[in-house]
Amino acid sequence: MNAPPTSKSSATRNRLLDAAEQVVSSQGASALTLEAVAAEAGVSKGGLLYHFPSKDALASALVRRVVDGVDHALVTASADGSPGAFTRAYIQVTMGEPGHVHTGPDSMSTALLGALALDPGLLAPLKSAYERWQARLEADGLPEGIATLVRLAVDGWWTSLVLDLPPLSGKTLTAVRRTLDELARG
Amino acid sequence: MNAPPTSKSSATRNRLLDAAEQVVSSQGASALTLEAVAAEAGVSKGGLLYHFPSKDALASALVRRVVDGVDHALVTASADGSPGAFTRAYIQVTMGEPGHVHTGPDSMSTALLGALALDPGLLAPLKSAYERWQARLEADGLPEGIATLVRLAVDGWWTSLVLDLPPLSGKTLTAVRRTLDELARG
DNA sequence: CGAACTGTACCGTCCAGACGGTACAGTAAA
DNA sequence: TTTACTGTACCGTCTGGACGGTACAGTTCG
Repeated sequence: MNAPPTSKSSATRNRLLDAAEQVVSSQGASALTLEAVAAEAGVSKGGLLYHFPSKDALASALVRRVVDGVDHALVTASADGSPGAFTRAYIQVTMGEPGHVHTGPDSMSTALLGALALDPGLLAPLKSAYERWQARLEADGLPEGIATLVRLAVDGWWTSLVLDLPPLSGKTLTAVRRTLDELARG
Repeated sequence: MNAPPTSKSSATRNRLLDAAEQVVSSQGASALTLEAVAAEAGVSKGGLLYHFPSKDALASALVRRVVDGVDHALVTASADGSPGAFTRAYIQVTMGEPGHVHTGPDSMSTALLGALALDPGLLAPLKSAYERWQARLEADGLPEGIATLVRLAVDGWWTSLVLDLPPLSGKTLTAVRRTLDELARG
């Protein structure tokens, strides 16, 4: 459907997507204009439109790249099939290593934010991803509701990052992280 | 700071805020224009600008009304000072009654969404509110991290509503809700 | 009482600027 | 020659906001 991803092309393409995320996270979703993205990526507006023929196409690619990335990370992190493995992977992929959690909005957050501001319909790929993830969580061998509870808490965590809410204290954060891991222990 | 709330004025003011929420929730944050809001409220654009001299003022009032509402609900719902009382109030205010939880985006969600899309700076009142809430949660007499875990899960819940992610099954939802209540039991 | 005046609550119009998108000519490299 | 752009010029539309005007309920004052 899109141009074939030759190596140079795909490099610029990714630079453009990176730039879009950068713009959203530093200036807010309403600053996501074609010109701003092109400037941030060091590409002309025409060049941007060569890769993404419309703003929607850009935002849509943003969402798709994020979902694919998380999907891939989840697959590799949950290779071991023991009870709770997928739930633990969900925690780890979103929050990072215990004792070294993310502290700023990641690309997931900002990308989704931009897409959401533009057109809620662009979140369709995310929705179907969540459908898959939720199904796997519920079949993860944990007591009913536990995996979902963990998912919601983790989602609440990155929401807090996106909204740039006051950070949790290190003590609280480690306590939360520990409890989450315990809940996800099969 | 504003005009005295004569009965008619404040009624229209609230209608305008309701309309703004309605626009965001039905057409997305990018559709939040002065004209759209005025039309939805059955008021002329000039009339809208009489109450809110700028778009920022409108969005800011939106956020403030939401925060005040939640704040008030939290105070009344956590009157009893037993351990976990505030945490239980947080659950109840956000998710609603057990067995009758919210299923669509509430005004909190949509209002914040609109503000966020417009200018992240407008979320300042929300941030300071979260600072207060978090402090009270941590001093709620529950084991370390539990109240925060509950908060994050609840936040994740309404995030899921805002993004319109696939709904959880009734079974899962009640299990989650039950576990939350258990965690918040002093 | 009633005329004069005041403040509130709008309405309708207009405009500069921003934005998405198009068109097209040119270029550098593989 | 094709691919992958750059750069410029431009168009139509939408939007925030400014502005002038209107209706009318109160209040003040002679």
